[in-house]
Parts: sequence; structure tokens; C-alpha cells
Amino acid sequence: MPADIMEKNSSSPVAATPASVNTTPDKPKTASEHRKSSKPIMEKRRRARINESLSQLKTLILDALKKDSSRHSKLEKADILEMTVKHLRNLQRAQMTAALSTDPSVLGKYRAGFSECMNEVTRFLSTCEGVNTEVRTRLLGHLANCMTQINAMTYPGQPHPALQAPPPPPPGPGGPQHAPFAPPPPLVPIPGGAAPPPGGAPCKLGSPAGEAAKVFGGFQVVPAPDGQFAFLIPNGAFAHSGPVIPVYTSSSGTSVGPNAVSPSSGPSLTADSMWRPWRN
DNA sequence: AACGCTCACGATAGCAAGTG
DNA sequence: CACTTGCTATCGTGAGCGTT
Repeated sequence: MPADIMEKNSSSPVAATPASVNTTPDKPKTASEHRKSSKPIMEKRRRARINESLSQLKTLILDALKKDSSRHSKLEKADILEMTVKHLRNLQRAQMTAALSTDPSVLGKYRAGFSECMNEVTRFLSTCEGVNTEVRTRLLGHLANCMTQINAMTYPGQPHPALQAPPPPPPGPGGPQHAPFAPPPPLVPIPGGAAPPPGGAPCKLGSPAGEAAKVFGGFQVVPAPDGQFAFLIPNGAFAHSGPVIPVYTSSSGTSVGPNAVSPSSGPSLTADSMWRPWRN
């Protein structure tokens, strides 16, 4: 048995199955034979890597959650992954709360991101065949209406309430890098919120009372069921689509995080500082 | 085309809880 | 207590896909 296999197996919780290793060095193998015989070994290494990382993840998550590892020795892989997902969402939530309380430029970033999304949708629809003309017209009209209303909004904390989103970047090469097209996240109305949508709410949040809702200069910030956050815009700013705008931190965590607050006077919106749904 | 990697599948083993 | 059942983890393997 090759030494590298022994090395891997020594750190793996799985012992090598005797039948899985060919130990007859009689005649030299052809390339395809060698490949075939090494396949189970490669697969075994791969599984060992997965398990090793899961083990590390378990240690990290138990430590982060201040849980006694001795009491969670029987944690399943699915449990580890679930706990990790929950923990990361909590971190994102805390980061967003801190960002909103210290960075008034979040709304501007949302505007810029929405504008870019709208342009992407427009570009995509223009290249899409078979889309009903009426649907296309209605959708674009609706987005344009939303954009107008977003631009009309003010954020009391901002020194320059007339801040407008910068011209959207040209579509194509300068556009989003992560996906050719991604639909914006659903707008989530809040039951019992400051401005119930006239047409009724298609979906609801888990906590009608808004367990952790915060108000930032007229905007109520509420946690969405999926762990994201949403702006609750008062006074029926959105007549048809519901009043809530989900907002996100950037994936790098450097643009709106508590330690990376942009200057509050006229934040310059770079490509990195815009909200983009496809960056999640 | 060869190669490396990943995924999905069926087979198997071990463990815990339930049942007669 | 033996047996059954359900669940989880592991294994080897074929197939598919992207890269060289």
C-alpha cells in the first residue's frame, strides 16, 4: 500500500477496506488499469477531506455557539451544516443591524443596486424571445415606477436627501460578473406594518409583531424569514408590490460593515458598494 | 481522447429505539 | 432478551463534466 494512502487513512475516521486495495504487484499495470484501481482511493481521499472539514466545522461551530462539545459528540453531519447556516445568518443579521445604525448610505446603495438590477432586467428582456409583449411592458413599467418612487424617498439621516443613484453601468461586460441574470429577491410585505399594501400580502413574515424590528429614520427594518433583512417603507411608497425592500451586505463584508462606514456626506457609490441580489 | 474530479447510487455495517 | 425497524455513515463504482 502506498505511503500516501496510509497517511490519509491515518487521519481519516474510516479504515481502509482490505478488498479495496490491490496488493498484487505482479505485472505492471496499464494506464487505464492504474486509473481504475486508484479510483476507490481517490474517492476515499475525497470523502476523508469532506469528513475532516466537517469535523473542523463542528469544532468551530460548537466553539462559536459556546456549546459543550462533549455533549454534542453525536452531532450528525446535517446538524453541523444546519448549525453553521444558522450561525452565519445570525452574523449577517448582526452585521446588518450595525451597518444600518452607523451607515446612512445604505439606502443610496440600495438605490444604485436596484437601478442596476432594473437595467439588467431590461437588457435581458430585450434579448429574450417569446416573452409576451404585454407582460414585458407591464414589468418594465412597474420597475420604472418603483425606481421613480425609490429615488423620491429620503433618508433623514442623510445630509444630501436629493442623492440620486448614479447612471447605471453599461450592460454587458461591465455588468454583473456572477450570473448572467438573476431575478430580484421577492418583496416581502409586513403584516401589521406601517403601510400595509393595498392589494393584500401574498406572503407573511414569521413574527407579525416584528420581534426585532428597528426604525431607522422612518424606515422600519425587519428580519425576513430567510435570514435577510428588509426595509419597510411607510406611506405606501409602493402601490402594488408591497412596501418592503430587502437589503444586503456585500459578500466581502467590506462595504457596509460596521468597520467600513462610508463618509456620510455624499457617499460615492462604486460598483462594489451597490446592492446586488446576485451576489448572495 | 485522456485525465481528474465530483456526484449519485446501491450495498453494507453499526447503532439506537421500539416491540413482543 | 431477541428481533425488527429506522437511521446514519461508509464503501466501491459508474456516469457525467470540465480541463488539458
